[in-house]
Amino acid sequence: MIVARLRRQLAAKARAWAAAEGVALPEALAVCAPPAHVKADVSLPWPLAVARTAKRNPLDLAKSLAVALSELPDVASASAAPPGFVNVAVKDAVLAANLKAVTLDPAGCGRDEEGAPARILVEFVSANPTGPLHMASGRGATLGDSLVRILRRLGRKADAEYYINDAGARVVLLGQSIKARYLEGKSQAAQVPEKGYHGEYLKDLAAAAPAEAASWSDERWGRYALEALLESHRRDMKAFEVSFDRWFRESELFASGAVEKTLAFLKSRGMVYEKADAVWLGTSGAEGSSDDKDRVLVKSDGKPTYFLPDIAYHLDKFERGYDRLIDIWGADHHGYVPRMKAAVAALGRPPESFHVIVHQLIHLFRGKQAVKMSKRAGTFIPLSEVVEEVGRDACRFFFALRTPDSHLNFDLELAKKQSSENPVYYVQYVHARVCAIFRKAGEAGLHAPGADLPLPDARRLAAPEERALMAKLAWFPEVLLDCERLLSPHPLANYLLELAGLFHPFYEKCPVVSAEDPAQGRARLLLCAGVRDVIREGLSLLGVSAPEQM
RNA sequence: GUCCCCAUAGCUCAAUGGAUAGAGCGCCGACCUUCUAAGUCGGUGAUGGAGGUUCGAUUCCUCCUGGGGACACCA
Repeated sequence: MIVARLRRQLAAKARAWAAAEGVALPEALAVCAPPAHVKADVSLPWPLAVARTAKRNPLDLAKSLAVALSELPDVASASAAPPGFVNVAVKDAVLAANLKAVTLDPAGCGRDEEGAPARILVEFVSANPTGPLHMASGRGATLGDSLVRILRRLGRKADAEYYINDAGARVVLLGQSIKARYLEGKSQAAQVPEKGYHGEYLKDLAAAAPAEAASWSDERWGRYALEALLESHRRDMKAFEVSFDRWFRESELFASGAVEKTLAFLKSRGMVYEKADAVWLGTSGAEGSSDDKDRVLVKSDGKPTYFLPDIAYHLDKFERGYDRLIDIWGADHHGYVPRMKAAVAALGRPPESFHVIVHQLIHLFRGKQAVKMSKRAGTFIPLSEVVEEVGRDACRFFFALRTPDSHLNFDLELAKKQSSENPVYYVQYVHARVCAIFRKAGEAGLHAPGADLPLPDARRLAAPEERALMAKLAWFPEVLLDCERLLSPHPLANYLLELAGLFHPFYEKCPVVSAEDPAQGRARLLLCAGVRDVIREGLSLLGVSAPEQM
């Protein structure tokens, strides 16, 4: 909260200053973190931004701006630095007061928006129910679930949804595959179709089929396998602490007539034409279209492609009142992005209301040995197996640390062997240590559990280790806004790592329970409470536990 | 062939166009009579190559090299 308030103060003052100086500040005024060697809380490159057009010396402008900013109530000092930065230090008392409210007030954290808040729908995982969830789904699940939690924490209206492809030819193919496994199990001649699903998991499912399965049709077999696999997806997601507001079935779109309605709607908009007995979506020539060729909606055999129900699904999302659609896809689907964007435009919806986060795939290793993930070849490593091996906390934190764009290497042996060295423990350990301090403080009579801690004199928290911690805590809400801006939880995970890194030196040098006097101890206890609350809150947003003892 | 993503320390990865590029692990050397040594302190060490835009480029643009992925009337 403190940084947002400070930024508003700085921006307002700077604009007044710019008007007086006769220089033009840009619309967006970015605040950046100062480099390690500069003793300040925020750095402003604003004079550099205006120096050129104003034909003024940037350092002179910085000096002038620094004088103006020094007058602000929250500012302890503002000074110019070459080539034209203004470094601003916040008053210690402001940082200390922030300790009473480190975990933000969501209402106050929103940007200055007007009108009703947008309703956001985040769709993720949406894996085909033709096999168990694998690692890539775990990454998508981490990104999506954490993003939804963060958006909600910021007061946004965000929902999570899982789309189930339970219609079409794949069900029959799945049925043929499992039926072959079933017959194999009965020592009868059978062959899984070449393009079918060859994974071992179908053997287990076939063996578990009821007695009447002997007379099942291919499609009946397919539905049986699909529902069983879908149930495993639900179990995996639950074990991964990932929850969805709705599991949406593709078959609903056919049953309700939404698919046909969508096609009729596109026709009415003049976006559709027929060629060679097929029905095409004519987006390639459309203005601003993102796709370079037209795509088939209905094949010449009269059956819809997968594309048409997908469009119907996205139209349904809009019609349910969502203003902003965020889809999270694996990189293997990136080629589909221009097509879907073109479809959204064809529906007459603003292109910017639809956003796809494409996350790169995970390269799985066992030691130096690469493990190829292939759902159809049956050699992939299921998510559930990895979660069992390395734990949910380590898994989610590891995925959350990386930008969606990174191609991350995940070495199963290393993750297992060195699990105690995983960064997540580094963060959790701080939480456990703080909790230990509170237990000791209770035993020593310094602080009764649950009692309110008084706001201390800022001079009580003036040691470098204390001040660095207070300043870091003040950035927590900004980090959540970074996550929203980048649509990724990775700034939060990295922030928690940095916060943990600042706690340990404090712990070494600033005794709490055995402080010089009780007032000093209670001041540090308040700082500890801030650290505890931010870590607990931050880890919770990442779906990671915060143990009180380790 | 076309398109997307990536290339940063020995390894895994950070860094809204900003200053002396940060962490963790590893390695070398110190720290447990004091709230958890799963820790701290010190040392080590990096932007693939060539141009361009900019006051300023890890970041933006072009080309090259290397790696991953996608290019159906498949789902």
